[in-house]
Amino acid sequence: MENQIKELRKTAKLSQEELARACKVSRQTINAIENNKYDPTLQLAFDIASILDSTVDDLFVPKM
Amino acid sequence: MENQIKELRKTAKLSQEELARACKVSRQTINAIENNKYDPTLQLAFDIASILDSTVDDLFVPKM
DNA sequence: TGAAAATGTCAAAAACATTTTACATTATAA
DNA sequence: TTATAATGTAAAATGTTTTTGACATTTTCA
Repeated sequence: MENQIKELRKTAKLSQEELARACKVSRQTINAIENNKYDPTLQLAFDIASILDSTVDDLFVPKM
Repeated sequence: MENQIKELRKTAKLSQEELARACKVSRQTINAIENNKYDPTLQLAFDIASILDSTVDDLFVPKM
């Protein structure tokens, strides 16, 4: 599943570390998700969307 | 995390088994998610939302 | 250029999601 | 009432996400 995290994070002028801290996950988790190593849990998806002032449906592009 | 799956599923007149088959997961998975035993993966959340003609953001109510 | 910040990556372990099988309970309808 | 469908639940096994710690590479900027 693709996502727009990197783009929105840069727009928000946050580093991976800052976004991670805001979501209470590790920097490596944010990095892995941005680079499509795996998908976040649903709760984390909501947390990231909220911090980036977006929505889960806008931030993630599911596989059809 | 709460969700509205049971309500929308009934509106769509689907059994847990039918929804499960449409999502390609087991009936127990749908049952567990409806009863808040655990949250679905992000991909499954999108699949359920799509089949129930809804969105992830409408179907799930994240913990704040 | 060179130092510091940011990002990428790996491995092992912990935490969480899903499946399968099986059985119990509840709801529906003939 | 009785059969059937639907739902709830549990344990064990498997697969996926996240953490931590560590180190390498790339980017930024003074």
